[in-house]
Amino acid sequence: MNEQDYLAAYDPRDYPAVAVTVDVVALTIREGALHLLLIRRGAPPYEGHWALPGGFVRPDEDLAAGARRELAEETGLGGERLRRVHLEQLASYGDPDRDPRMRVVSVAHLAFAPDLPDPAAGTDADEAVWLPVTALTSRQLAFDHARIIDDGLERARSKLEYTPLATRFLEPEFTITELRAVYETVWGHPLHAGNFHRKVLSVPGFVESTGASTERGGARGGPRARLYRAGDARLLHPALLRPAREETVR
Amino acid sequence: MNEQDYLAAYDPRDYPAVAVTVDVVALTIREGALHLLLIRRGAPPYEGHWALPGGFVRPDEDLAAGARRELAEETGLGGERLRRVHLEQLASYGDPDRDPRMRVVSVAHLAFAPDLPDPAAGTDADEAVWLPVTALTSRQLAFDHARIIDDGLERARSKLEYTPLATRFLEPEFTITELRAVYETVWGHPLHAGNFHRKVLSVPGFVESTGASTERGGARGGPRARLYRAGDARLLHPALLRPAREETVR
DNA sequence: TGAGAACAACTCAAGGTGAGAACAACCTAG
DNA sequence: CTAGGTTGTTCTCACCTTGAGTTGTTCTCA
Repeated sequence: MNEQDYLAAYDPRDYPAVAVTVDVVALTIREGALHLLLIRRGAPPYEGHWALPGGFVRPDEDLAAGARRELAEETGLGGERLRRVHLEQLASYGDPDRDPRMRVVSVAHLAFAPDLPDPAAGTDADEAVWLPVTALTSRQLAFDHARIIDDGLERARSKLEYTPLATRFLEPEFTITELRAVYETVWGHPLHAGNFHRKVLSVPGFVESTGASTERGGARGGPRARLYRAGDARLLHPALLRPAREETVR
Repeated sequence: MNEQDYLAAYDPRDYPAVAVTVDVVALTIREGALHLLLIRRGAPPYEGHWALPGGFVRPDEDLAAGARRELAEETGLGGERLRRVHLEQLASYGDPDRDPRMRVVSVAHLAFAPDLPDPAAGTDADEAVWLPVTALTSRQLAFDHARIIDDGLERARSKLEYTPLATRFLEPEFTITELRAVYETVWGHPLHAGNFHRKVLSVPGFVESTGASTERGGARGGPRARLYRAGDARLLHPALLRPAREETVR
């Protein structure tokens, strides 16, 4: 039987129910470490575990809108600041037993945000917090969220290579050093400052100069850094490749 | 309200129904052109239009299994040949009005197959055929399938850059020239034969020599080509970048 | 048997990258 | 106020990869 036959004979009331949710892997950088927005579950299953923010898709919204709404609800964010958050679809997860209660297909999304105020606990009874990704073991996470987070992190690392999305972790104006710190944090190892500088300025459309400089030098000295804003490129050509991982044969 | 509240209060019978389907963008190369597996719809909506093979996810199967089942049903393929087809998740499509009948969230998949026999029209009443991708206008396609196909093609082009998946369009043993033809077909422009040869052999784990050669030279002459099989790399380092696209500013 | 085609190897110039050094602007400690 | 350390930015240089073209050999077809 194929789609059209199914649909022709379909009655929602007697078909096995499938729920569709959107979950969000929201990343930000705080104090030099990559953080992740998580919610502590207050009810079974997985009571007391951490879970990704998410919920049902509503009848009138598309998947991206649902994800943005969930993000807004959990961060208390709105308006211009919410609009500056990068949001993209990550992947869908639909193992039959990923949720013990019923069949749930989750469409996971990935978000990059600049450093945000702590989630307002006002709207929701949830405890929503930004946690360093290194502080998590998969045992503390609900459902298959550990796997979703792993996929999100790998996607984030890879996106920094060939898109200018690293700028989405920063304020609209930033220095090259701040941009380098984003790469170092997400990739997890230091980069050569001089080469990074040369590369960023040589890729067309990655950043554009504002003409201005920072008010002060660095906290421990050094000259004032020039300020840049994101350019109009959507893809980096040539890409900024991360150093070759160790050659593990699988 | 969040996920756990929703689920706690959830009764499948009174929640607005959402259907989850899997669709497959299956690509192969025939006669030097990229072909796509499509089904002609025999009933409204979009009667007479072309649609991707797909259907409902069954209660006991995960998303990838559903996609593979749909592919098997439409191609009449099974066993070893089916196992050699590369299948990966592409993206999910869930605009509220993408299907006029009801809310349908489709989890699209992408498949790379070697040249296969024509779909057996036996199992199904459908007319399932391989069509050249260039022969299609979006007007002839049902639902949002034109967009799904576009996304699939772009994903395929990009996957050839940094994975060895081009080999999945070929038989287990192939020549470098056949491999180059895959790249030229998917990317849509000719490559420098000498440089391609050098590059493929220099990337570790891309191909490995079988020691054998073809029985005959090319159809119009030339020496016998050496035969290779896919290596064990899952990622190409360094990648095989496609020539820079024209620098269009968006 | 000769012409044309295709595989495989080579050469060479141009450009990108990794590593290190130079230098000036700036902060803090004393 | 100054010395010493820190940081942003620019250079240099060796190395590697790439694009483009050439050469030599093997093969099919007419």
